[in-house]
Amino acid sequence: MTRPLRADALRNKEKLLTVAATAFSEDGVDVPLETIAARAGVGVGTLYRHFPHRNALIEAAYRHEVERLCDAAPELISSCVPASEALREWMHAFVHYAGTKKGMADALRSVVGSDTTLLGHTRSQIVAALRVLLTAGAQDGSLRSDADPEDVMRAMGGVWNVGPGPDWEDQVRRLLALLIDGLRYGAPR
Amino acid sequence: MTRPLRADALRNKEKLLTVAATAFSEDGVDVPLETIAARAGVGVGTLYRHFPHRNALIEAAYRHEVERLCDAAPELISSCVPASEALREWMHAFVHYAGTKKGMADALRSVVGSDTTLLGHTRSQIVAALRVLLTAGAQDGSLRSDADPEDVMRAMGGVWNVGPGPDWEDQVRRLLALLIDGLRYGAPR
DNA sequence: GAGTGAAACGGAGGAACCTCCGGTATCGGC
DNA sequence: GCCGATACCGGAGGTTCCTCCGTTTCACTC
Repeated sequence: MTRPLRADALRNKEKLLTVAATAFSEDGVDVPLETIAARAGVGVGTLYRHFPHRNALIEAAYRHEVERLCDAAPELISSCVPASEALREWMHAFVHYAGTKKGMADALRSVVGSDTTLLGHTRSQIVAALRVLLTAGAQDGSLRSDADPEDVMRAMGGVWNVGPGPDWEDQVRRLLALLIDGLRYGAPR
Repeated sequence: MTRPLRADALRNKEKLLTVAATAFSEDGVDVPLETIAARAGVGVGTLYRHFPHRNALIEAAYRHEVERLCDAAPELISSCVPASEALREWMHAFVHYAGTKKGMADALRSVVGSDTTLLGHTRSQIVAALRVLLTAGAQDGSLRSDADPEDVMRAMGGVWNVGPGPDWEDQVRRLLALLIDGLRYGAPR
């Protein structure tokens, strides 16, 4: 039903992504979208067609990084025991990464919150990674077995809300601990 | 250090609040701030001085409601046992309310996330209500005693992220359940 | 009640957002 | 190689945002 993108459209989309990625890291996420469009040699209209809102663009620009983080989940399971520790480790890496790339947190928030398929790819990757971790936890008994990865993902979303204060890192750690304790509640061990 | 507001400034501020409250509920939270300023017979500059960003205005407009919710916490403790149930009840009311008054969720998100004193009043009220509930829970043994109300508040923030989908209510319930289980983890009973 | 400095006002203006639609390039079929 | 349908492009333009600073008002003193 969705024909492959036309050649010029594809060119433009990739150019936009390249430009956006460098623009975001160099100038912050507040760069006007018009600037990005201009640098990519493209009109704003084109930009907005491919990426309906700012977050869609940010999300797409950082997609690679998110994939990397999600792919790391299986390794963590083998290197950390019990699986609840792997989960903690993974969540922490994830949040930490999002915290450094400021603006990515906003984008991820909208990814997490949306039910649309628009940002579906990244979203489903995150859910998949969580599912792997939760399943491992259920198997080794360190996590309850009735948790829905989608719920966990949304709960993680609360973490983005911590502002960039001084004890940033500690707050995140405590929040994640609370969440993981919730996931341990009623687990076999 | 902060002198009492000058008489005219106070007048304008209250006029703005009145106008904003009705405007938000009648026209939605997307009403241009310029419109609100105009209706209040005031320049935009004045509006922005009193309320640096949209959320500050929304938050202030809904402050009464938040207060009402926070004040209800003590009653809940006496009518619901154990205290963990009172907590669940309170959180649910809170989230539910914010979910209906759309736009309030955004405002509350920023309240929760900010460490500034700008939105300090509402923020500290919420924290206080949570502290009461947590203390009661620690006393009757239904909640762990080492939880920080600030952390809990931030964790609640994750709940705003659920989009307005069909199973909205269920998702919220599950999320809160997860959070509360985290708070019950390691509690005496 | 006139003077004075501090604080608040207002709105013009520049920047960014996002939509809309006439114009144009692309692709598959002939 | 040409053609028509289809999808894409672009940027003008209408909105909204938010800041900046010259002007006005207030509250306090003498």
